[in-house]
Amino acid sequence: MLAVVAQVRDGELCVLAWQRAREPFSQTWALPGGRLGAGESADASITRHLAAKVDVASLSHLEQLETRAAPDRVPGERVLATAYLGVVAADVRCRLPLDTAWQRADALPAMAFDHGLLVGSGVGRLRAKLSYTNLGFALGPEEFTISELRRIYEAALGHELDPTNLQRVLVRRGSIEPTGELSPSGRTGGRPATRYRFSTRELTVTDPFAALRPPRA
Amino acid sequence: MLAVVAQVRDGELCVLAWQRAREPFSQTWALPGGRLGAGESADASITRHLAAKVDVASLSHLEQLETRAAPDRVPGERVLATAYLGVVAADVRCRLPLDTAWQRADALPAMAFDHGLLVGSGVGRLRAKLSYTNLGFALGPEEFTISELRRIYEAALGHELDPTNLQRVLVRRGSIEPTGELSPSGRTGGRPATRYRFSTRELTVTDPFAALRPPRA
DNA sequence: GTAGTTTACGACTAGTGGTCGGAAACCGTT
DNA sequence: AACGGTTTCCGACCACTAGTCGTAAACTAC
Repeated sequence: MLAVVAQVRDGELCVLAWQRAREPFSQTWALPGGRLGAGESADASITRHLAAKVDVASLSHLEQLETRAAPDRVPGERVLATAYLGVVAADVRCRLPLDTAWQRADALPAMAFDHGLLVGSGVGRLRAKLSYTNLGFALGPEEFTISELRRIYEAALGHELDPTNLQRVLVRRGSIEPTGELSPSGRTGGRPATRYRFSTRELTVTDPFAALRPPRA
Repeated sequence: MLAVVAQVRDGELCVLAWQRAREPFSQTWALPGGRLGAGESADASITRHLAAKVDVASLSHLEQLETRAAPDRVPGERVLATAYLGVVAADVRCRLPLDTAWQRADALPAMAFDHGLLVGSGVGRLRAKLSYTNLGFALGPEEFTISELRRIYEAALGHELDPTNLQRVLVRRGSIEPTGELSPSGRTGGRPATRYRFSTRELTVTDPFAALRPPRA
């Protein structure tokens, strides 16, 4: 049981990892996780192991990613790994153990075992779901302005976005809605931004995979 | 290790299953599969177990689906299940063991364990990927007319499709291309249909999740 | 007030999917 | 050979969505 826990921090997409002190892969970085306990479901197990690293209540989303079972993924021993993808909102500051740190997803240090591959598929899943679901609610704070949300999306997706289009697309899909309040303009001046929130914090598919729908009949 | 193997047969989406002779769940239907062998990768294991039921060469696609680990999913024993999704082309007729049969996905018999749930997520994955990838190549024969492909897609998706739109969408995405030959018109008459093939039999994402692309810059 | 900054929003363009109808190409019958 | 019936092909049109740009609005600092 392993987890790729992602958070946008200071405009960078980061992943939670801890530094191994013992062989094998001493000094390299590993994903949080541990063994499945007897009588424990997969979800309960990954939640329990994550609680050792972060406050589990701060996880705004958790879903299963993939299972890796290559015989040699752990030297000398047969270990299956079922990986999860976790997401922490950008405004949460977690207390971390000393051996644990956030690592930039696009500049990973040397990773233990096949954990680098798992980070890759976790980041891929996150980016894909940002595009066709309302998963953004898990990355962003409760309330936000379009500019703030845009910076979070840009960090997570790894490329720039047009604010007009982002706002229009998310509103049209019903993902976000204005709270009715305005954000106080910062010290730099400028028109105050309207504050938005995600309409729901349940994961839903918002892009109906355009092509090949049934005819209206 | 379990597999949801899907095939369109006679205009119906079907799934491979075998009937249990022993308790628990005697007489109910189960997915093909078996235990992971020592020193065996997950892919190798599912391939080996499927070989006992069908000719593995006839599988045109195989991908991992999900892992279920609920403690009570198998009574009296702790068994993890990593499920795969397999696809067999519509024109392949497999030899099956006596206890094994194709079951209609939309009219499943009583299923053992949590296998009914697994079929559900396998069918869901298949339908989603038909819409945004070129996965159709795995369901259809090497060459086909648009009408034939449409019947296969309709059976797999569970709803009707417009032939014009199907042809245009798949051609525009580069998924299919005409072979240059015509299909002899059947005994009913009618204009001969142009034959198509899938341009590639590698799984690729063809719908770029329209929204939130990077600006052209 | 003026300059500077940031956000909001309308307008235009391009691309994609849904739908329809007519033309094309074939069969069988007369 | 001409005709109706059938099937496929394909252009035309509409609707909707996303990408882009320019301008107006609303604020701060001087």
